[in-house]
Amino acid sequence: VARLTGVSTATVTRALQGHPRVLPATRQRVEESASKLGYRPDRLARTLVTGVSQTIGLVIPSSGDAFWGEVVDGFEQQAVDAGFSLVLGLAHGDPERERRMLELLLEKRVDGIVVAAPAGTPRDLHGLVGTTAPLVLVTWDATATPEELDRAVRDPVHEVIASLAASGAGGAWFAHVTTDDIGGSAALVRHLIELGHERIALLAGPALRPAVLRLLGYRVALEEAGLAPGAILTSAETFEAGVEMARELLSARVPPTAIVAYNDVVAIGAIRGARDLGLHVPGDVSIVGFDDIEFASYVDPALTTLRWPKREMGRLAIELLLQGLDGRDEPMTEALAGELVVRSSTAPPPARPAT
Amino acid sequence: VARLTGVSTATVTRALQGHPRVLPATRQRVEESASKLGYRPDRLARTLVTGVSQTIGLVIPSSGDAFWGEVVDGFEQQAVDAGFSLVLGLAHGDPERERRMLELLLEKRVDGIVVAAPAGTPRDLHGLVGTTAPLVLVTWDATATPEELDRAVRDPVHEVIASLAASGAGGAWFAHVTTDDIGGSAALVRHLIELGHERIALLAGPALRPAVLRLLGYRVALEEAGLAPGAILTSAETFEAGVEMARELLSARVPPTAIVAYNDVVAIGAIRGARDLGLHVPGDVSIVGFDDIEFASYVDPALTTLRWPKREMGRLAIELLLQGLDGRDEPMTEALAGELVVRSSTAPPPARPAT
DNA sequence: CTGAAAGCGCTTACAG
DNA sequence: CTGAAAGCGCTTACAG
Repeated sequence: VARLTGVSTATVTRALQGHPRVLPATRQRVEESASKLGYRPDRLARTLVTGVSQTIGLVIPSSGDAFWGEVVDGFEQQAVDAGFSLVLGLAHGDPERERRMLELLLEKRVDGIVVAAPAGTPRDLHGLVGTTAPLVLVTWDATATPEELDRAVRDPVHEVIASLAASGAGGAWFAHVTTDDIGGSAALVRHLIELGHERIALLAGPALRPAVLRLLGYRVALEEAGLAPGAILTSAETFEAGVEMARELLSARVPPTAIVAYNDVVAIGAIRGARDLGLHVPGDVSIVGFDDIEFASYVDPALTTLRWPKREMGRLAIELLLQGLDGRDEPMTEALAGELVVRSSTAPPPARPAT
Repeated sequence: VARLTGVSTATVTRALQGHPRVLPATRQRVEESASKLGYRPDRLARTLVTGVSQTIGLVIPSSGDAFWGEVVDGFEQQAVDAGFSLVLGLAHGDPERERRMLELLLEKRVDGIVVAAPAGTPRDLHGLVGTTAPLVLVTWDATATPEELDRAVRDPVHEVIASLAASGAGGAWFAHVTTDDIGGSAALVRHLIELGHERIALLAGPALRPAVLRLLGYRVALEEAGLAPGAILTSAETFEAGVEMARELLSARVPPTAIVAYNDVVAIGAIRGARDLGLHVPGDVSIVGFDDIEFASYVDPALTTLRWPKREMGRLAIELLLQGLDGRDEPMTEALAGELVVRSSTAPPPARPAT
């Protein structure tokens, strides 16, 4: 390559890498011929000898998703700033597919891996990646068993929380960034209580860990205020599920005056469900979600929701990964706080109909 | 590595690659020791000698975007099916950043590159990638000059289209997948005409190539029906722009009865703008968009729109790239047709107020 | 069918 | 400051 221009390959390397001990003159010449030849160093060859690829493997559930899309912006930003590339895989919720992706990433010698909302269990992931590369998990959707859900509904809140804390996230093998679901959920419910609501229902979403935590936060806020839990429904986390569950909830003999939906998409569905019944939001019923995806402010009424710092989550995950690459190896979990965003889907409950 | 288990590295390679001439017995032994050692072949080393990395570079404008998010699903699907990985870069509309990403991808020896809605000009991209790797462009947002826009508004439609076709996409150097903007736009307008609309306005979006094409399609359908163009507004492609432009349009002395928005997000903004004015959609004014992003069906009223085959666009782009890798090198452009999706934001125009 | 050897394009001690 | 040499982990003719 550029060797045909005077010196040895070793000198070329040193000149281009900005090694201190090269004569400015020779560096000059090397640079000239390099650009003349349109020389592009082969980073793979470099990786082979240095052992670092400056590449991070990223596996997420899906790319069409409003929530993860924004988190990915954070991943990319931070990775690029640190000089890393991202190789992307979509798991589509399939543990098998996820496993293959991870295997492939490892064979491609990525320096580290971050997986968002893993389909597999932490134990599986750890078994796969082991100590080959630092691994950080962003959000962990562990399946909640019927018993766990049941406990979360019935047992004293503080006990359930204590036992969750004691059992850990199920893996002390890697860094973990999540959201403070308990705190966020409680903030949302407190907002409704301040507005005067007393019958607050919960569309709990799928039987996964975040749903359990949000359920716990809901109970915490209700207990604080001395209120009883309202109806609690579990289901898929889709727009359609929101529509149906809202209809069901609002057709009850004594319907709730407020609904906490599992996320914004479900909440938007719930608004539609309420409308289908001829109800007005927020006049007849207040509805809130979680996430603050872009469209939460575009719907009518604009959604009151709990915003997670999505880009920050992405950034932090990469930062923890880089720390892992620097040798830091105490596992840690960071639970990021959400922010209550009050818009137009919440209002005081309707005045009691005069009996 | 696994050499410590009997044979030579060459044999290991052959055994693991499924080379025909290895004794089943030795293959057996090799596989055993490989799995015992948890051996993972180093694909970088392999790439260094074979020259193929089974990796495709992908650069898109942003990942939080509802439209590109879905297209990426198509990219990934097809790439993984063909055994390729994707390395992802976000350009954020910055030509400089895009250039650096491409440079980096090339240094990482990707086999090919696809760039969606490039920030740089085709000429720049070609200059950068040259013949190093096959390049496919998905959608090309070339800037339209004021003169071009002006021509598209005033000159005979067929002339403008002919001259656009003659000038080509500006680059015959690569494969190119786009949308049939003229046809799609005409289909949308015909739908409105069939409903009985005669005053149809256009929120043309930013002064880019797709906007010009959609404007042309709009004129085509209007001419067919012998109708005159309505108000045409150019602006950013955001929700807020939609709100404002709809207000402006609908506050006119003789407001339009239908609005064709640049895309779904703008259309959703326009619905909001109409509501702000106390107007009912679609009772007082029909509104349509382009894209059919997920939320188009979640808003109220659900949006009538022109759906682009987003996943198919992604799939096709990768397919063309793979053909390029197989030596096929005639450049080509594929314009995918959209599909009219009629939902609830369109209806016949309001009855003429009795004078 | 299998091994020895060379080589992919870089980097890094080790000598000068 | 610079060059010769070895080596990163694989693959691929070339001999047996």
